[in-house]
Amino acid sequence: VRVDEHGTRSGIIVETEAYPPGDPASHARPGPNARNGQMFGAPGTAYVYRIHRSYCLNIVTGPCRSGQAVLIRAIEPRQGIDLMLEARRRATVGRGVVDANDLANGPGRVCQALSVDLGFNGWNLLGQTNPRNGLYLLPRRRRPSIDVTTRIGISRAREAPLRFVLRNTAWASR
DNA sequence: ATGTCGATTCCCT
DNA sequence: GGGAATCGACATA
Repeated sequence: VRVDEHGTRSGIIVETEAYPPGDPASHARPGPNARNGQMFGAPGTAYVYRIHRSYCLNIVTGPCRSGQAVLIRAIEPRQGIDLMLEARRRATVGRGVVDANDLANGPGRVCQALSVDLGFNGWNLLGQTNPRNGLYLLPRRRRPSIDVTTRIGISRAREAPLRFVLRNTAWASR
């Protein structure tokens, strides 16, 4: 859930990738440093990094100092779809039109749609919700069926089955 | 100070 | 399916 002065945007996480301790593909691989420091924080902390023009949002899964996180690769938009479309258009100005079906199907697009940038690096996603400016998680009601595949866009440990996609969702990345 | 690379996206063929 | 965009972190000098 994302709340700011414009309103509330929310969605259901439908696609993730895990970057567990010891994973050669993980940013935590070299140990704590200025870039990946938040990965070694408490579970529920946001780890946000920049890749080319995009940002990617991860959730630390803890425990503290273990250096592991889950990348949010796609969400199914629920609330504030108009705001997401606006934010996506703002983020891609001068580079074509934003397809309403490509709202948040990709880790960079998730951050565009929810206006997540480096300012949320280290944010406590389990903390008190600030009604003016917030980003937080809510629990699922039921455990869904999930398909497991290999991860996308990495060069190391490509064969590891660590990508998780909600079964039959139409909102995952391609 | 300089060079390289990337957990991506978008446009073009 | 290929290449450019674009910038911060990190490694090297």
